Amino acid sequence: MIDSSIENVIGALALAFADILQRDAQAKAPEPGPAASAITLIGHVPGLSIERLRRALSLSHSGTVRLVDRLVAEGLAARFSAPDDHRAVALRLTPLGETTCSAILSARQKGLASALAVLSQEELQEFGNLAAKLLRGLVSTEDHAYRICRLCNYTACIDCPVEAELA
Amino acid sequence: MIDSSIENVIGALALAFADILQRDAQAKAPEPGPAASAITLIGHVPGLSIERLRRALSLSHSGTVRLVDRLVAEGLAARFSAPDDHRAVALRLTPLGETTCSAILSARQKGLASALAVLSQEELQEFGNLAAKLLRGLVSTEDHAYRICRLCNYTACIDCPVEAELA
DNA sequence: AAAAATATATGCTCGGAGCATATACATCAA
DNA sequence: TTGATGTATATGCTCCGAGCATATATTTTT
Repeated sequence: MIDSSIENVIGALALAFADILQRDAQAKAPEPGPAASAITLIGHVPGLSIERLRRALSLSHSGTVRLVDRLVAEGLAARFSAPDDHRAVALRLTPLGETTCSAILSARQKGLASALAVLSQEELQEFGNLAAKLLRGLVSTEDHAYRICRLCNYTACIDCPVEAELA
Repeated sequence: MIDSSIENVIGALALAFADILQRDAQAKAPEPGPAASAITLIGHVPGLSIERLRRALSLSHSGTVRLVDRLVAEGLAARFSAPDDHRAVALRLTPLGETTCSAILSARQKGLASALAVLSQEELQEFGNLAAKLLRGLVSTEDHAYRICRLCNYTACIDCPVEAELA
């Protein structure tokens, strides 16, 4: 294959996979948009501040505050004051939020797994290795890492290449 | 790597790539959101109807009509009546639209290429082959194919696996 | 102690997106 | 041919998420 064709194919696949991930994740979230990512991020990093969440979601301040308002109103998340910085608001999931988070992650996993099912075990390993290498090349800052991993299932991620690259 | 880790890595990479594609594409588009995809799709398929565009973008009727209204108002696209079906509106790009389309596609290509630069030529080929196999497994309908290829540079796509799978 | 930087909250407004509906054309059945 | 159903487009209305500007609280720096 010619390089330009390869780029097209990889780009198209990335869009298709991202579509699947977001569709499946949003289906279990209380609203479309960044809510699903917000829930899984708070689940991933309990005590996350609104500002860090904002950077991970690439939203404005006010947009993030309003999103958190809605999550709190729906009983999925709770604010509490951060112990180290009294300006900051720390976020955590409620038990209902944890349930929702699990539902989002398992829906996400299911769709992805079925898309990957056409590969043999060896092909999957090879693809995963190359993907990990690409991912390591992409990570820049810690904020960016949170953004990249915004829909990851952290309990299932052994030897996360993003983490490895940052360390 | 464990399968669940591989899935996380691949999912994260897909999101990261999709972010890059959409960021670069939108930077050259007249507005954020689906406008960039709409422009490249119309460029790809001159005479495309609003209904087909709607399905490729996963929008509502009215949302698509308004989007086209805006593109026409900005001088990027034009409506003309479809020769075969007098209900339908056919779309084409204006010369200005063509210029914008090229800018979107080359910006998209540039960002993607730099993300892929960490791979050797052999790795890139291997990754592309596996991506093509995955892509063929994903394509279902023709509408879906348009959606998947919504940001592709069709002039640079030799032996498109999506096309091959549909045929 | 004052000044600058950082984190959050809120009033205001804008604009994209959907719903409901209207109109035009096509297709199929009788 | 005519009438009924389905499909394609257009538009009034409304909702709601997102950003901007601004206010307040806390931390950090000078």
